[in-house]
Amino acid sequence: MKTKAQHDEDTVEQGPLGTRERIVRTASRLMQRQGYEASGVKQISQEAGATLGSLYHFFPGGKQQLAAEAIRHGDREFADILGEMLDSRPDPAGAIDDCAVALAEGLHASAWLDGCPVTATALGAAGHLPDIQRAAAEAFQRWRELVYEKLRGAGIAEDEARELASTVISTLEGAEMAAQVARSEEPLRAAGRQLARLINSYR
Amino acid sequence: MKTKAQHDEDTVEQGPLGTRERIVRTASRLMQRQGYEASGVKQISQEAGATLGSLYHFFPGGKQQLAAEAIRHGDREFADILGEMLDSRPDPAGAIDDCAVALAEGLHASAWLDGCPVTATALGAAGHLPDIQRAAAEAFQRWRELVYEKLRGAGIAEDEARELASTVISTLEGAEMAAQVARSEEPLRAAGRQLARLINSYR
DNA sequence: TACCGGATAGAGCGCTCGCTCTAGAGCATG
DNA sequence: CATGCTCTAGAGCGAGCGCTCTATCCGGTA
Repeated sequence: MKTKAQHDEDTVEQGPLGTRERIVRTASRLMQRQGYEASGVKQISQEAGATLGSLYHFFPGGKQQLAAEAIRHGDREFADILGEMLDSRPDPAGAIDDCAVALAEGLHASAWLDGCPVTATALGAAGHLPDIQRAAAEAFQRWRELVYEKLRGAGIAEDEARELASTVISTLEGAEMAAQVARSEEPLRAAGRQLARLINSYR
Repeated sequence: MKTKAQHDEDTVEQGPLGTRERIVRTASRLMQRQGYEASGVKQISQEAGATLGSLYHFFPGGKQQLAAEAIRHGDREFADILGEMLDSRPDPAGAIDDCAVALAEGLHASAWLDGCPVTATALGAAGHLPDIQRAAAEAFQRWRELVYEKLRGAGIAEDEARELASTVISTLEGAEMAAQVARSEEPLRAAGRQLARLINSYR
């Protein structure tokens, strides 16, 4: 039998994280790539270096609870990146374009596997798993608000900024999906340039 | 035992369509709502009023082949609608806005269940089922070309029209997903207005 | 030392999955 | 009627699903 410390040393990938965190991250990554239905709890626990017992200890709500937490993890992850990119330049148009390029390069680097962590999980479950849908809706809302604040800070009026921020997020999501399916950076790069043009038309 | 004719009379829903066509349409609708993995071949055959034997007779390639044909069906379906809407008005900006509003109303009318028929099927399978991914990529490409021709007809230059058409499709896809998750027409309506503004900025 | 609760471990439950296989129905030919 | 072909019919296969359950390990406390 392994001690806890020995066990942690064996799971090379994710460092000194706790079991619960490893499970959430693994679930998020797997569902991002395969969707909700195709990601089994046994696969998740194995790749996380945990066991089924641990998984159900930390997530008594089962796969559904785990998926909701995985979405919230992806939400925070992308919100951090988006926030950083928006802060790195003063003009919102350039920042959004940078963001699209970064998404394109990241997607390409993952061999077109890692699309939006929320989309793939949420789409298959949107109709009949309310917890998961709610978590996804909250993620989109948070991202919209980040863009909204940036646009407001650049002097765009409330109503226009709200609608524009919503469209920026929708376009990035759609373009990421298009890029993934087409296995090409071009849809995302085009979207970035067009969004920049659209934003600049308000100034 | 039922004769073929008697059997066709019993399947109320889809009229006098052949078995193969009923299976494709049912598969397309189910995968649109539930995704690829969550739609079982038994469920598809039952709801289509067919049997497993019939399904595997017409689709010896199994679920994968069926999914690819379902995507192509959804492709044609949406391409027809898109083509009609683009033809119904001279100005591309207004036509795209109309299209977004129509998508929003259709999505709402289906109780937020019927999103893009291609997206849900393709996303879960994009990584490891090449046939399905290819069919989805071809669908997006066809839709882009429809928009491209409309923009070209309105006098927009080649390079600009290509990038703009790509962004229009990406934005509509992303906004439809956002609307579905948020259970609100607003993301699609906002996207329609912003796309119209973007298109008009080229004239 | 003995004990306790958090965490780990995995065998096994009932069920459904995609798919195969054999049998037969219906219909156009001679 | 006999033959051959397309299509229908559904029982059943092995595998995997989400989840439950009992047994055990471990560090901290008394």
